[in-house]
Amino acid sequence: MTATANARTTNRYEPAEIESRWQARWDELGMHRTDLDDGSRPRYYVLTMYDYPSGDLHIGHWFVKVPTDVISRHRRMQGYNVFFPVGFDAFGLPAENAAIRSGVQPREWTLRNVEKMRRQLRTMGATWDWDAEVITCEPEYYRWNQWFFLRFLENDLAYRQMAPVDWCPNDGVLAREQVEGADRVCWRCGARVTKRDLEQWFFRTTKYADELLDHSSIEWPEPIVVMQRNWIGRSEGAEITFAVAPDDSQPGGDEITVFTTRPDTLFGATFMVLAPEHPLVDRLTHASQLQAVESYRQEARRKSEIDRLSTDRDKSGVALGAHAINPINGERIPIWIADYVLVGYGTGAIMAVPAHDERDFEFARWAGLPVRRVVARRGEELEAAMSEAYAAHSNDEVLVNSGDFSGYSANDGGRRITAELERRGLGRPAVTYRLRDWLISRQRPWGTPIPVIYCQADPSCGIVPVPDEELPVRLPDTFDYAAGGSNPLVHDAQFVNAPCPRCGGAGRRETDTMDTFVDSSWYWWRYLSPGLTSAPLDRQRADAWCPVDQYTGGAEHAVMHLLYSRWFTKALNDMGLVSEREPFKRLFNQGQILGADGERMSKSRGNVQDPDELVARYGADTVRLFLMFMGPWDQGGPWSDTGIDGVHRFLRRAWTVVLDPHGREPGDAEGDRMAAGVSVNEAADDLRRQAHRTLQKVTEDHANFRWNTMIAALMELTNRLMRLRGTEVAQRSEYDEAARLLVLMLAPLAPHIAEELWSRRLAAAGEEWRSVHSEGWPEYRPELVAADQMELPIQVNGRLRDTVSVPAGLSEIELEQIVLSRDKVRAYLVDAEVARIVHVPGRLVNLVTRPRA
RNA sequence: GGGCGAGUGGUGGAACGGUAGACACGCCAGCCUUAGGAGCUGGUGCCGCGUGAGCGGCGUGUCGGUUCGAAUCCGACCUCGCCCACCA
Repeated sequence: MTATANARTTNRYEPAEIESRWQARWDELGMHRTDLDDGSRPRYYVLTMYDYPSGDLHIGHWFVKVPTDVISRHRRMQGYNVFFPVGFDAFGLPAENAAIRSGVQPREWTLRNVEKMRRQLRTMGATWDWDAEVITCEPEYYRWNQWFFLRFLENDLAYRQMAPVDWCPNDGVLAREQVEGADRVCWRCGARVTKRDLEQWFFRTTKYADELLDHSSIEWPEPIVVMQRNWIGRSEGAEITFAVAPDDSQPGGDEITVFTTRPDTLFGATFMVLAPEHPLVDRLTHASQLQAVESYRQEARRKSEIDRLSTDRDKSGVALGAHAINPINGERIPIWIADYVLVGYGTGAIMAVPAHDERDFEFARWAGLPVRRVVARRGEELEAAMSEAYAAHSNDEVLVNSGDFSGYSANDGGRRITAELERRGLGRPAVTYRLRDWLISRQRPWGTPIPVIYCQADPSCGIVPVPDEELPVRLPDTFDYAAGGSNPLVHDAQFVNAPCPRCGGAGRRETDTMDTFVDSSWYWWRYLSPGLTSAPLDRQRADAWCPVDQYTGGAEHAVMHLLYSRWFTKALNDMGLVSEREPFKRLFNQGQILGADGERMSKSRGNVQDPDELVARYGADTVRLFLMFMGPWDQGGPWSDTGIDGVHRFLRRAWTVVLDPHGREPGDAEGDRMAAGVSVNEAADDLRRQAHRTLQKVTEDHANFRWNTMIAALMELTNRLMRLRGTEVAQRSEYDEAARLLVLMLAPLAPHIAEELWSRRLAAAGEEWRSVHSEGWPEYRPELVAADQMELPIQVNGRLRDTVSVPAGLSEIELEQIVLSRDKVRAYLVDAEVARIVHVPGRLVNLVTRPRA
């Protein structure tokens, strides 16, 4: 059977028939299998964020994937060896929710959905290499999560620590970035989040904080770079050590270190504030304040973040009754605790400078503490009482009330104060980050088991890593959710009981599993060798293909997946496992398609648009094209299928002008006649020019992912061909060339119809079949793009007044003569004279006039 | 409160500082059809004048500025969206 033999069964455009036929044919030929070891062509790795197999693939999925497929197809035509894999992010909560609701085990539910999504994804006609597929919930995959964990443990990049964590009543422990909004709610279920103390596993993301701030070697959208920068939140300043003064409750001498970005204001520190959870609070609290302090701490502990942050922002706190010594001037200042100081940031303690910090000012006003101004503009009146903190920063500020440092500029004074403290061993320049280490522990069964065993027999064994050769630590086949709690693994004796690898005595397995963002932090390497059993990745292939050339996906992953992946890459690089330090060279964030109601698409809202219906009605090519034609790729917006008919019509017209150039519509009496006054030669020349211009435009738009204008240009070309159909021009080679280029340009966008049109053209010409998708991308001829005649707009004082057709390449003087001889122009020169003529070559002429003297 | 982005016809959207509204949807008219949710051709920013070819005015959230010329650059403001939010 040849493809062409049964291609000519009909002359009508029937997408369903064409699409299934060509998809089968491409599969049969293995056209999208990438030879990863082929080094004869330049390589190009195209990656789109893999999906969670929720089972409800919607039009939003297509909105990312279709253009990514177009990129892959276009690169192939350009001669690249393209790798475009697909996989599933298969661990995670929805599977557990389904299990609890319906009794279907997470694994079964997930794999069933994977199967369904594979089917749906195949209708798109994308060039995925399904041989490279990765499913993260399979032991062959998560085994390597465990392997990486053990390497991190060896390299001090993983550690266990008691930590206050965000706790969701439904989902257990959450990462900081999984807590959303001012209400502090769970990103998954929307429940209010509270704090709890638990022993947790962390990855040391902060080790690479500085390098993660450097995006100079990658081309990422600026908003993502900014978000990551803010998330990492580097602040420069100083650490300053205050000594505690002795009193009748304690001997003094304890040191309290604070972090400040404003060491210049040290003379203005009139009190100190510790976070309620600060470890020194117990030791320092004066006997008379014990009760007040204890009740404040309990209250702060009980209060959820929402109460602390948004209900009322009024300051609250309690004095410890102890005092500290300001290291710069020996002054005794009171020590307070207050919940506006966070235990997790900086040192969990601050020096309060109410005159120059809004929060401190508010607190001082509430507590009746003194405010002392130490920074002022040169010559500014200082006596007036302050009504708000003066936190501004400008160049003409000087220190005041600051002893020997008075008179120095704020910046210079700050440096001098820090230097003086450093000399005395009481301070030093310091940098602090908002970024915290990555909390990976999850109290859930449907994730990668953390491969450690707690030895019960011999306390000296402690936490024992599972040896590499015992990996993977497998999940049980079924979970018993009836056992209670969020994590059935805890009650699964077969899973939990394991001998200590060190002493052989009784031991308990860790029952926490890893955050699913661990899975997604390295999956692109696995695609290159999904079946490899000796290592997580094939180093040679990774070196050949990575970093990923083009990554596409949603901006919602700006500070999670996209940051963790960068961290993983740097960590693996330092451990000698990969050669690159950044995972994704170029990133593009497409916009998000919302439901017709303007809300995020979700099953529960009932606003999910299923692509299957549209594909059944219009065909995949129309749906592909429509998604790209709607608007700029980075924009998104509420879903509406208004306009899809126009795109479908376009494909039908393309079909007609390519396959039936000499036909004509019965309703068009003039159809076979040329427009008045245009010769066949001129029309043919114009057509050729337009075809090459379109090719130029389309080629440029590919470089910028500007699908909508690309398609508009193809529509214009098609409309032109339609007008010339049935005329003498349709018999000319120019028409044939334009039609041929149209099919080639259509190929990446609407692959099925392009393949069909191509095969019919080849058959008609008696040529042997070859796929349009293995043709080279055509190149436009610059000499054919230039016009020899142009419509020149004429402006008078910047307003359009006339246009005139002129030969291209006239000199300014020649143009001037033509312009000034125009009747319409002369009408404007009755009461005015020309002051100046602005020539914009190839664009327009603008006459600037002034009233006649 | 802070950061980022966006405001253009009835609709989706075009427009290196240079003819605003490409290309579509929708609508109107004509044609072709037994029929059509099919197809072809033409028209369509708003207002005014003209029988007509056409002519004029107004127009890119608001107000200013820069420029021969601004949807585009700058400043202030309004509205919407996203991100962050007591981060010292």
